[in-house]
Amino acid sequence: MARRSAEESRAAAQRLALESAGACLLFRVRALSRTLTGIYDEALRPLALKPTQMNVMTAVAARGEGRLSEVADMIALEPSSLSRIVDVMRRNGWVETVPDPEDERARLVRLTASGAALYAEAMPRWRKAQARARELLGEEGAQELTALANASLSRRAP
Amino acid sequence: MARRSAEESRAAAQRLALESAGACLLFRVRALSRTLTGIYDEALRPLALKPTQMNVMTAVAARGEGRLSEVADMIALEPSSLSRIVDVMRRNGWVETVPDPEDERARLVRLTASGAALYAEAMPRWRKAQARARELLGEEGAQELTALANASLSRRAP
DNA sequence: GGAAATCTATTGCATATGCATACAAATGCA
DNA sequence: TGCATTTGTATGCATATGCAATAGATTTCC
Repeated sequence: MARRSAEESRAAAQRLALESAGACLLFRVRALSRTLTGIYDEALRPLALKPTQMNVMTAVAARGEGRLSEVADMIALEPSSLSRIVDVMRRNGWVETVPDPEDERARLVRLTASGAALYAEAMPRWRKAQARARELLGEEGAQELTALANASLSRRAP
Repeated sequence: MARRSAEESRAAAQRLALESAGACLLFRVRALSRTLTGIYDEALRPLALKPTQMNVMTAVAARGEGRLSEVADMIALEPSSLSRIVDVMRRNGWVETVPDPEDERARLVRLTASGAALYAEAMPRWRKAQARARELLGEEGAQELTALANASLSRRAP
């Protein structure tokens, strides 16, 4: 079989690409994620709070005081990712971690007073962003997205 | 007004958090995005090809030869992000960039022969991942997601 | 024709994430 | 009891992204 020229290879790739372009579900969900991230990020920017950090704060605040691994489970994030996100939040003085008296390996994380205050300040902004996102997706779209994510989230733990 | 103790602040934050936990659309779409990313990433891992790179390859392959800014528009990515993604792909020998003869500022990007070959090899794997993703979301869910992302993508350019 | 605005790409800075590894602590089982 | 396994975190390594600022080229508009 003769070696293909670069032009021939590219032409073949182009046929494949045209067939699949725009169909990729991952591409779509990522584009959507970037768009929504921009909406929330813009709303939270005056507080220097990132969307991810807001999500972590919500989980930590709702939990009251919990292990890192518990929080990671709540938000379906890898422990290694959460570990570093919490690092930043700790540097910012928004959360503090203390050793878990029941397990020397574990650390409990909770909001500091300053973190709780920031969270209270962030909520109205989050609500605005949420409203904008809902407007972009449409009421039905928002519900569909929620349902889709639920399916994905509940599929954890075999 | 008396200063709140950290406990009081946390309790207030907890009330706010419980009210909103699980409702955040951004959190949902991100969790979904991470899940799908994992599916495609696993399928492409034997080729050392990342999902994002696959998306870029598809756009570049479909375009044939185009400016970075055109490709960035196609996939709704910031030029600065694309610039670095293309860097990596160039280092890997999958794409090459040449100056645009019609505009000294611009650079044209295209697949190399090696990149086109890799792309051809990646497509069956992509199809498998796509099938798994479709299975996870359900046929309807996949269509809804596509529609949602379309709304987000088409909202570009005022 | 030339200054000002615009466009194209890149880089600095900061986060976000995942996988593989490393380690320490806790648990289970022989 | 003692060792193997599991579990909870943290780190190394690599990529992914966005915003702001920059450099250079082009276009626009006096």
